[in-house]
Amino acid sequence: MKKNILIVEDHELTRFGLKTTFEDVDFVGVIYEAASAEEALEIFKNNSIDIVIMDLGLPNMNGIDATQAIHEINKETKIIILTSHNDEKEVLNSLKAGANAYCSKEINLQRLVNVVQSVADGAAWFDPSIAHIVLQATAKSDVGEPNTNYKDYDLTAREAQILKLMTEGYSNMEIAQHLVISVNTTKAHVASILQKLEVDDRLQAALKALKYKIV
Amino acid sequence: MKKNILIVEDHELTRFGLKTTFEDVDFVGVIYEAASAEEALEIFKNNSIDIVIMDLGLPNMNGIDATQAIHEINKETKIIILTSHNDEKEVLNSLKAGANAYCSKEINLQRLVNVVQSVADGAAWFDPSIAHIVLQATAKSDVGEPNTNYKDYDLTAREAQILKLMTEGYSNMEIAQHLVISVNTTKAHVASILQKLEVDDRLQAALKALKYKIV
DNA sequence: ATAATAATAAACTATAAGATGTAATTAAAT
DNA sequence: ATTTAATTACATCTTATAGTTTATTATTAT
Repeated sequence: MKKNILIVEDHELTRFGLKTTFEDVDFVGVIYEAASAEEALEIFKNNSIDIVIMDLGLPNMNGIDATQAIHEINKETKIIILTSHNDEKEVLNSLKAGANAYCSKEINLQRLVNVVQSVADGAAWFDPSIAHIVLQATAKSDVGEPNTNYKDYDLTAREAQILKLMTEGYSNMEIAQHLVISVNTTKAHVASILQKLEVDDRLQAALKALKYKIV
Repeated sequence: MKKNILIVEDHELTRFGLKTTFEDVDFVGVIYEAASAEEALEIFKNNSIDIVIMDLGLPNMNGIDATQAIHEINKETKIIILTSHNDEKEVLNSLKAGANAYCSKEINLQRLVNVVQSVADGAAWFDPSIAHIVLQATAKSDVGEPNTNYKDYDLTAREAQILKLMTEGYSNMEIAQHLVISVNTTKAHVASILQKLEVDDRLQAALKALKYKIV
């Protein structure tokens, strides 16, 4: 199964280097070249392309927008960012846009070929210069902790409902109107919530609710 | 610069296969072997190890805990998870624990060698079977929006400081004590904060501060 | 110098919040 | 069928907590 590659890179020299590198690789089929994002989209729409190697610093439409556009057309296409930019924002925005790998231009060519091949198979790869950004971002991702860590404070349905509204910043009056009950009732519920959550006031209740993903 | 590798794997067969694979690789120095997490930690503490290849399904202490323990001892050590588990929780918890790469045991040996080498250089690599988990997690990561999207409400340093304390659920009295100023002063600052954030009360202020990552 | 901004504070007000007790309604248990 | 417990609901009360306003001093910029 040969893979067709689209190289998006405005500098002819680099483009030529890339093309030459991949020409001799056995898993590579047709190699397309684009010097701008616009050209890349045109080529992408009219050909069957498996892998895109994308520079970020392009004239007019930038590489991140191009990545997003391509990703929206075909989510199966693997997009490899190849750039010298390496700040956190660029990296994460690329990934948000749909990139599967992020390479520095300093990369060794043989390694680049390996990366392209494994990314074509579905892997994700991140350059040493930015790997920490990705690792930190995933480490921060909130899986496993939603609620499970702490007790769920057996609130009644109504209490949970009111707590939810509290986390949205509503006053007792507003909550009462929302639920079409008296303010007094709302207050009673709130009092009960405060007790159950073992906090002093509604602010702390709301914060705790958000922190532990109650509601 | 040769790299020393520690293989942590309870099945002798797999361990032997790994060892044999890496024995002939030129960037590899000494290869250590452990059949359990406990043994691995023992070896790790007493030797200079650059790369750990870690199985997740170990007896007693599991691979994730072992990863965490090793990472805490030396954050420079690169840890490659090699496993057949591939559910989201395992993957993300591994990365939280400090892993740098995640491989399936179905991986082609030559590719594994490439992965180990590039991870040794600082790269991050994720197997096709779980790459989407990592990519989604990073895509969700909230970078780019912290503050930048919205105005930063030019709070003064003091105001920001007080807002921070508000987001931790402190009352005006408590804030005053913390900062060793009068409650009245605190109130004045709070009033100013409410105005600048265009909200009605401290609850809303705290919520907004958290949402937009002010403070 | 002068103006503007920030930090501090006191006095004032009020209302919104929270505490407490109780009644009506529903569900579970015997 | 009857009791018990739990949930929802409401009113009254009190106060202290929050927020407003105005003012003084200190710092910084023009």
